[in-house]
Amino acid sequence: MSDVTQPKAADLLEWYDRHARTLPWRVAPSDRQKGVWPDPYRVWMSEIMLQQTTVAAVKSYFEAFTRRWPSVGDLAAAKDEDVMAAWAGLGYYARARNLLKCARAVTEDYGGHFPDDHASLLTLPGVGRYTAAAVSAIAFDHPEVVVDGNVERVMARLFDEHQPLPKSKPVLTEYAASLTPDERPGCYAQAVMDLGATICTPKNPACGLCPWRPACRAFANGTTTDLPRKEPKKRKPTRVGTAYLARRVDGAWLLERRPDKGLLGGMLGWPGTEWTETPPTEAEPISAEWKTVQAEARHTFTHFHLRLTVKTALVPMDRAPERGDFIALPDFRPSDLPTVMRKAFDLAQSGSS
DNA sequence: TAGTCGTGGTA
DNA sequence: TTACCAAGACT
Repeated sequence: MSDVTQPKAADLLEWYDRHARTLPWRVAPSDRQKGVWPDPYRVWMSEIMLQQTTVAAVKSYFEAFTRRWPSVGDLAAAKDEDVMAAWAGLGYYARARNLLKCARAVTEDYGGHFPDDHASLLTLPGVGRYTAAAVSAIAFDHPEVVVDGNVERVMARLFDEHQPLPKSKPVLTEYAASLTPDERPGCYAQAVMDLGATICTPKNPACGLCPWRPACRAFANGTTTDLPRKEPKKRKPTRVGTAYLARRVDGAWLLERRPDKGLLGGMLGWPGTEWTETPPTEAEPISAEWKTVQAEARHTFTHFHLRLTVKTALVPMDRAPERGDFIALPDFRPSDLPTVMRKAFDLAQSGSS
């Protein structure tokens, strides 16, 4: 057991002032110290998008959303289907449904101004403990204890905590609380997360560049890459299903809005069978001469693999579907579909040319 | 509490 | 190919 120094928030803030990443939703630390503050709407939007999602994936969506809906009032007035289409491809679609609910709650219950305290933020749809703390700290500079996956990893290593997640979350939160400063808590919150994202990474951490290396017990003990420990994950089962892609002779596509709850809730998709581990019963949405595309669409969700059979048909104008609605070609953009549905579309295009 | 809920990058 | 992982929330 080697000697370590005491970790100080000031050491991390000094590092952050020199190395803070430039991000579309971030106000640079130098500007914050000049009194420039971020728009809480943009901070909230970024935090929702960043839930379980990488910065690289979020950037273009954040730009598109804030350009199209510059204020929370603009977003509150948006049509549900426009927001869902704009979110397509980003995943975890409950976030998009809650994004709208939250924008409307802030507009109607708070006069279009986000509340600044943790308790009020926590009541908003889609805002949990982490996001409430992050918005309160980053947008309003309140000294909240912000604990995300990055902070958990940094704390586990800094204090050489070997109890596996999620059981260790309370003690890791205590460590995080013990370090959270009263000065510049907003910058500090972003600094710990930046440290986790760029230095104290899950694999191959750059300990040589870490401002907290002298204080890091895992580094001193050589256990860095073993931490944080996690409970083993269950293997994903494979499910199978069929998607039916019907094209009318005028070019319109037969699509169906999925129910709000459940997988891909609220999103547009192809009518199809259930997705089950044993082959499901056929569910043709319209009477037609169906042809099976040779290859299948493969996609992996959070808790299962999917092998999707794609069937296509060309149907005449006068035939009514049993499920779904025909969407005219000018109104159909494959980019409005969740990725698995877009994969099925791409396969049909290449497989039936 | 443990399961549900996406996607793309990476080793 | 496979598994892991990313600024979690909800039930």
